[in-house]
Amino acid sequence: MSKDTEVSGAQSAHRTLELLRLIGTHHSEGIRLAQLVEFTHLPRSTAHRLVACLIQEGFVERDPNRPRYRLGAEAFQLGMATADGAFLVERCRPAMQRLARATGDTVFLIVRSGDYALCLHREEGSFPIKAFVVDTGMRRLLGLSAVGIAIMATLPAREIDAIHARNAIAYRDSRLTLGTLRDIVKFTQVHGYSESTDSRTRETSGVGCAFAASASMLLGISFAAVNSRMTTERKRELGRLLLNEKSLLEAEFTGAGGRP
Amino acid sequence: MSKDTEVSGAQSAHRTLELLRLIGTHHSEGIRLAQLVEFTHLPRSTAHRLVACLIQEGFVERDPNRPRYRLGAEAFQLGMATADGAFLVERCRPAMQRLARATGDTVFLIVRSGDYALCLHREEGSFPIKAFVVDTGMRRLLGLSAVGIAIMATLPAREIDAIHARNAIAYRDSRLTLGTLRDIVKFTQVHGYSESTDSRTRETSGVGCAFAASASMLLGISFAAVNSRMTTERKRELGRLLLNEKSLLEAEFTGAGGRP
DNA sequence: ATATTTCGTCCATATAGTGAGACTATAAGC
DNA sequence: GCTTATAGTCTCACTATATGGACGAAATAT
Repeated sequence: MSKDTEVSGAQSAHRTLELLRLIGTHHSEGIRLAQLVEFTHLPRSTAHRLVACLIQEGFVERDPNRPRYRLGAEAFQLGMATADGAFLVERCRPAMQRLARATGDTVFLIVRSGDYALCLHREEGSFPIKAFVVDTGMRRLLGLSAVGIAIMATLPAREIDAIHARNAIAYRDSRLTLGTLRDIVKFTQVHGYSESTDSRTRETSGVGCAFAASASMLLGISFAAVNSRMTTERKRELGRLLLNEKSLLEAEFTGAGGRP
Repeated sequence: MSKDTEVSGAQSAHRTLELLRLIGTHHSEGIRLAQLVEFTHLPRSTAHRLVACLIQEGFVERDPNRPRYRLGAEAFQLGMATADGAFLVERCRPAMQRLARATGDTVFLIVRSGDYALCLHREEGSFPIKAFVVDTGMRRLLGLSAVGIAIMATLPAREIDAIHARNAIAYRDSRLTLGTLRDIVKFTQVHGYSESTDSRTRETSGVGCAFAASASMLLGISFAAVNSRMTTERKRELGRLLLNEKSLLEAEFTGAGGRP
């Protein structure tokens, strides 16, 4: 239930994994030893020793030219092994099926991947007009879909700004100014769920929410349907259903992992 | 140059990562504590403690019903960060460009992903008739392409059989019997490179090779071209070029990772 | 259901990891 | 090119961590 309850007798394992995660979250730019020390509060010599081990094991590599660390081949292999996210789908499917059955609409499972939202799974509803807004395996820029907004709403303000800046062109094409983005993010933070209409696929609307499934993973679930099914009233109802399942999933992810 | 030179003062980091890698290579079926002990030769209690830490950190999870371990959310996140394999492409591109320039044909960078070969990058040759047999991001079953064969040729015989068995239907559709597969694998093991013709895209042929880029990663590079450019003579020449670059890459991957 | 294997947990003790600091080598800034 | 700031290396007293045997609790097998 708490964050800093370490498994006793595994200090260096804990530290090693902490470093690995940290290097992972800075993979694209690379991270320096000084920053690792700053974030982990480890003594420099210890951080360096552990990073040396991570390198030797192939999980991390050093930029050939400059002292920057990033993930290596073994980390990539872990990704290959889990690439389809089947273990996530497995856990979330019951909730998704409940939602799809209760509403008749299509339900999506989304994971944050950098500046993008990646669709891991789609659970069809029974309503004959299906809104297959995204397909399993597709990526969409954060903020351009209901879940994309919900995911952003969990991030600190300066990160939202950074994402908007990095993808300025794409947002301009979608006519999404930083101001508007901040507004819809605000709405999401207040209500707990996000709404979007016509953000990409015409004639469809979405309702989504997001939550932290682990220290560095943001998951989202959302509904999509044709506009005619998405009255203000109904969107509120769908939001309520999402929030309910979200809290169940949140508990399962943070609580579980382990012990019988 | 040696395999068991540990970074001094990082025994448990080393062990933790060894366990993580091992759990990763058995992600789909899940792995038991006893097997972890068997492979790592760690004392049971130590292995158990380290796995508990991996679980607590979210890199590993325990099957809710049975005592089997598999990768968890944090491992998945490492994969997200490295998903495009840009760091691999970056390293291999010089070699790929040399090959493409020298021959005019298209060169592919492939990584093994379970029973599949995943294309990470494609370097175009100058010859006007391009053979874009696969696209970046596409997966093809091992054994059904030149690199796919080359990758299999690096695996132990029983694993080849297992892959053939697991994908019996697909191989039947491609009219590839276990006997034929063994033969072309044998050819590859003898010559160091593999050849394939018409295995999927009509009128094209390929020449490929594969090597271990880290403890658990197999990389492949290959040529593809229209049959008219692929005489027996020329395939031999392309194979020779591949083997040359392969040894350079092998050295870079196993040697590097670190120290200035 | 019962037997048998494996898992998860607990210790006292031997062992391996830690961290401070001093120093050199290597990048980054000017 | 020179200067300053990091990164990388070493050593050693101190201490956190690994060990392995034993036991109850689960999980499989019979």
